[in-house]
Amino acid sequence: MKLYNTLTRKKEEFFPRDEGKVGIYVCGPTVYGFIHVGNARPYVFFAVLARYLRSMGYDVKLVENITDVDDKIIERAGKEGVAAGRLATDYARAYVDDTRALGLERPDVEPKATEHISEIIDLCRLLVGTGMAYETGGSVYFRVEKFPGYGKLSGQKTGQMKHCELAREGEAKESPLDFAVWKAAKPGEPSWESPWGPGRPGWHIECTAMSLKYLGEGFDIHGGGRDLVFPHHENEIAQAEAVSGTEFARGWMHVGMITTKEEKMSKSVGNIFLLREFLKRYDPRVLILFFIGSHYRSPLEFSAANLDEAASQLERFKNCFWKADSVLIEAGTGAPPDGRPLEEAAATTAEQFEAEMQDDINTAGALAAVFGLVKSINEYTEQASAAGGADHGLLGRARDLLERLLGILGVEFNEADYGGKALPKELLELVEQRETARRSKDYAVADAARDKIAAAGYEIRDTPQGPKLIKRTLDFGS
RNA sequence: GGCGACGUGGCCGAGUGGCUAGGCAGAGGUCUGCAAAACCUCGUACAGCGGUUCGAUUCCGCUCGUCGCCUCCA
Repeated sequence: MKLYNTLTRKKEEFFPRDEGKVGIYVCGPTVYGFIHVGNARPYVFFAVLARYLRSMGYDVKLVENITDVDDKIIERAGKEGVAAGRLATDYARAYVDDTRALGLERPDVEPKATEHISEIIDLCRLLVGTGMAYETGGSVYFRVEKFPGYGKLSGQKTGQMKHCELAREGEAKESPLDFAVWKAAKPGEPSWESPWGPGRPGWHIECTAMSLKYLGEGFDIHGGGRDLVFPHHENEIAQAEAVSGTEFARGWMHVGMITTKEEKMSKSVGNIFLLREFLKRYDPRVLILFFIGSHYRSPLEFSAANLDEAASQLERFKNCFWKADSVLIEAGTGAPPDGRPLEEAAATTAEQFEAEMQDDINTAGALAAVFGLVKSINEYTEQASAAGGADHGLLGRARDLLERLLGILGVEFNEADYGGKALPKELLELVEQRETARRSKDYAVADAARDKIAAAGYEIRDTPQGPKLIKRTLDFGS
């Protein structure tokens, strides 16, 4: 399998540090507000990556942190007049609720910065001990220019950094490039005791400390949004490697930005769409399909038209499963259609899906492969329905393959999506009424029955085997 | 100013030195009382200009345009 490594700027053959095991660390949110759909992209992508690696047989450990102490949190808490700790706890819970609603499994570990203060202080102490960091005024700063590899991830050169020119006020740093690993607390701010007095972790250090704690040095994949490359990930590398002298993470994967009106979605721009608002209106799988429809490194435009397209795709999958399962439920006495095209399509799809995923997790290509299988299943069920007979084993295998591949992509289906077997009796009675009316060509009555069925959330579809019911659209609107 | 990415048919979006991506939308057809779904048919697209090549959308250069990072940001 090939994965693009930000560090080397090329696709590289992936092999794990430890045979059969993969350790992944993803930078999660700083919890000072509700997360928006842009924040959800890395969450979804790395869940899909983990699913795929597991399907390959790897034992995957996915660690995604929650940064619950930070300047932003303190600032926001100050504005709202609540305690910073309380604010962080509330938004951390909201983050878990919102991401849980996506329907994907949780990361294996979700460490919080505030629960790893002693590890963080240890790391700071080591940095000071080696001379890579220094204390001043109760804060500890990293000496950027002393670290030879600085800039290797982002391609930034210290001499050419724009903010070289910007000296910040109130910071007694040796160099404007230096960044805080430990910040002295001002009165009223959350703080912990440390060798340098009461303070809190700087941004970056918590991720270094927690990734090393849970995955160890030289772990396999470190990821996050593209915008974290500099300075966040660059600084994480500096902190870790300044202490250990060995490679911090072997591979770096960065997910492209979600844009609205061609501009990056971010809290500072103010063009955000909250994940929880999205989920009030759409099925979570619409968002997942929207994400996986393009390559993870590409920027992606968040728009109603693009979401509607994803919703249509979800419908297409739903219809395919419904139809296949309808055929599978029936005994059928007719001769089954020629199964060879479906058999071939299943083999081709599995192969193409693998090839696309092996190539830097090309989910868009993998999705195209899946649609090929949908088409073949539809053709088969179409013919089977007309012939009144089917090879249940073959169709079942094809259907299960579809379910499995979509599952790897994070899109799961079950019969509840289209109504299941146990339909309410009133609905079946309405169907009967409509059939009776149709037979006597009383179409006004028939259509009235259909409207009632529609009002109950079901749609009627006439087939050679008679009328069937399917649960209506999965998305909630737009 | 520095670093990087990208510009594909009506739209979204993969990909490749010569061979159908796929989806959505649209047109026609099959089926249906009408629908819905599904199936069949239909679109010779690769920003522009040069170059390399038997041949480039795919490689190289330039131009134009868009975006990201260099400051908090997934």
